Amino acid sequence: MRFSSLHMAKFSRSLCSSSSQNHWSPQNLFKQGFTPTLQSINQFLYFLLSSHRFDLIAHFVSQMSGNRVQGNSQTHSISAWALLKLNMFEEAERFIKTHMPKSSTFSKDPIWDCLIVGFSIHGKDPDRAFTLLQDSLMDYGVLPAYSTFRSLIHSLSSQGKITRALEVLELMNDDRVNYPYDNFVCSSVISGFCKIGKPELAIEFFHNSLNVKALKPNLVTYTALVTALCDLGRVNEVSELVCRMREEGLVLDVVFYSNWISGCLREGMLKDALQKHYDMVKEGIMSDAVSYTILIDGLSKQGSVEKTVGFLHKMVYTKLKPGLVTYSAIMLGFCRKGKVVEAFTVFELVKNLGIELDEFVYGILVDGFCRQGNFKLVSELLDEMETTGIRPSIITYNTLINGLCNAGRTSDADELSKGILGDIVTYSTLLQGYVEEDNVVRILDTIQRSKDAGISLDMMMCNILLKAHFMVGAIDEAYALYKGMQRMGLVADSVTYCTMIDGYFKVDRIDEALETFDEFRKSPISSVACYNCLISWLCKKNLVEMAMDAFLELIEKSSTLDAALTKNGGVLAAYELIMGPNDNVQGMDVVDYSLVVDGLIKEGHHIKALDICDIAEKRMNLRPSEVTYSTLIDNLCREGYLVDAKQLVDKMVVNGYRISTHVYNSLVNCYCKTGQIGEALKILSNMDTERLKPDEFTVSVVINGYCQSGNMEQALGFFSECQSKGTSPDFLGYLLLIRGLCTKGRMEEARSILREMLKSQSVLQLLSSVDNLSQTELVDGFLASLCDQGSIKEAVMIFLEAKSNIGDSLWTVCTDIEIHEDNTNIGKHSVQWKVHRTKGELKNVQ
DNA sequence: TGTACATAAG
Repeated sequence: MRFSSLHMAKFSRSLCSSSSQNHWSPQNLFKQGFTPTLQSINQFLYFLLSSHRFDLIAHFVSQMSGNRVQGNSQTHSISAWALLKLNMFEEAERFIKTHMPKSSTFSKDPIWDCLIVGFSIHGKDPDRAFTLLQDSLMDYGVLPAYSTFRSLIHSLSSQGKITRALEVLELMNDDRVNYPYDNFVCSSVISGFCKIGKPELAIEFFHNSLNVKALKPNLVTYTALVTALCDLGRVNEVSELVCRMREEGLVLDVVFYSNWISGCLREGMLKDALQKHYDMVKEGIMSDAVSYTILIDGLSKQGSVEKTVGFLHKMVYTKLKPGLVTYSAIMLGFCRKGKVVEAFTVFELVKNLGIELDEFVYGILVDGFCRQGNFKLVSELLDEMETTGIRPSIITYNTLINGLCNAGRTSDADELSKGILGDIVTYSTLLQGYVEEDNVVRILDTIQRSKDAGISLDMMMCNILLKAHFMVGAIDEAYALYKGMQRMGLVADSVTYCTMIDGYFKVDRIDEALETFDEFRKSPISSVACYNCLISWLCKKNLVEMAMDAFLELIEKSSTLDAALTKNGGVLAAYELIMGPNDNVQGMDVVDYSLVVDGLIKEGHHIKALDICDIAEKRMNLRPSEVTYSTLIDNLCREGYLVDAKQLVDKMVVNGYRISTHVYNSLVNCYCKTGQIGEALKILSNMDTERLKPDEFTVSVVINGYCQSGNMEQALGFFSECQSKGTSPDFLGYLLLIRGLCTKGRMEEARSILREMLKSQSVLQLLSSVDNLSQTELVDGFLASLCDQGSIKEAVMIFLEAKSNIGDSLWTVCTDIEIHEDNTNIGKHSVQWKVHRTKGELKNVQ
């Protein structure tokens, strides 16, 4: 008999609703007098296939074979498809291999494509997929589709299985296959190389693609290339690349920019990163959640978590959802600043949002609480992980081990490590812990343990081992390891050299130390730390002349001495040298002195900086530059050394320098802050006689002085006096005045000052450039000092009234203000603010 | 269609 389609539909309906599947098993069909032909069975199976009842097909087919009903190739094909659709890849493979004929003629068969892609993507087993690809080509005469090759290369690359991916490429190149090579493949492989930490190979691969395969790279390939460049710290080369891309007519997108920005951030180039972000926005490219997360992560790591919350607001405002990664980055930022309570608040917020947690989040908190020595909470977190079913990996264990070591509990960490399978980080951390503790026995023990565990050394481990060897007095072993590094393909870095030099000096083997230093000089590594290590030891050993030589060489070598001096105590070494008993510092000129002075100022050694100025003048008759003087005066004022600052101003006059407004401002500011407005006004009249006009800053600090002492009348008077002379306060000056009026309840006047402010060119410029994020630091500075002075809710309220002409920029400012005020209440506030913002009910914000 | 974001050790 033949199934009519009506019959079929009825039959099928009963299948779906029937309580017992046995009604339609072949057994029952036979019992009920059905003797379906193979053709009708196939038709039925095909019907099931097209109505997506794959489970029924599988069941039916197994019943068929149970009843010895043989299918034909069509039956098999349908069965195989059903298994594939059910993601039963193993079964599908077996089925296909037993039922499909082998052949040597090349033809296409989508079922193989589906199987291969199934394993490589859904089954997450691209290795198996690769084997199948080979089988299909070699044994079954099936040529999988181009897209199958590509998707296999992609999943192999994304798992870092580059060798395999390249094998697939080879196959694509095979005469019988001869598929083209394109950007899809190229970008995947480049990113694969980066994933396994071989960006240099990624770049080589890229150039090969261009030269050998004549590939014309597109945006995605270039984006992958940028990752490789940034991984190598070569972010500076990206601009040039971008020029080339633009010449080729390519238009950048958010992913490209994100990559670039991420590279800048990793190199510590915060300003550049923010500038790129601004450029991107200006080009009309919308930020997405990932690009914001990259910025947030970068800011967090630079120690500016507070600013990240501004970006969070911005994300929410632009309807982007911060994800777990975003919040993790913020938590990390708080933890790094020791603000674990804030980090924990964010953690709770994430939980409340119903976001599923992962090991990362816990790892960050574990690290944070370890650093606080709060191991009770750490253990609670670990318990929580267990109950949530998140298994700690070696990374979390290492975090904990590191935490214990840093807390001086290395032996506890050691115990913990014995219960897990340690990796290279585990052992280097433990070793480092024992080195810190000077524990020779345990150092030797740990070295042995890591050897037994078959840990192969990397550079970090070597550096720690070197230190450990020196510590236990195994100098020759240290030397042997140092020499052996090259054989292991490990290149000594600055830490290696410092460790060797330091170690040799400690045991008084000065010749060897100098020899190592010589090797360092011949190496391509430039490290100020090594110089400083040597210099400070030479000083300690009373080899001052040699130290001076080294110091002069350092100055000569460093293109930017000031960068050189500010790191690793170099500036203090310079100070000691200059102030030392010998006066053989002829090599230094006025620029060098200024750099040392600036370095000392930057590190907060103001009095030492003064010393250097003095000695330079006395010994060499060298005078600091005007900039050096000004900076020093400014910093002395900031630190409250008003007398020294004034003396220095006098000295400037004696030395024939004209005193600039900037220098006067430093003094005025200092007087105002310490409540000596009378003195400040004297400076003002001084300025007047010298025909120096007060600037925005001058006006602002004087207003601040009056406000602080509650003298609103005089503040207002001074304000209008300056206004009439054509000088307005700056942004902060206005805000301080407004705030002062608000706290006195003089809202009407506050509002009129606000209206004045919104007419001020410089304020408008500042506000409109808030989106230009390199400016936010400036605004942040204002806001931070504002908030230092107490509640500013009133100012914020008035601000919000003025929404119309500033728009989004204002929004950013306001949220920033809020953040500065209270950054622990992120969740609660942001929701409130958002609601008011969207309803346009800005006036009602409480 | 591929490309971008988070935890540990010197």
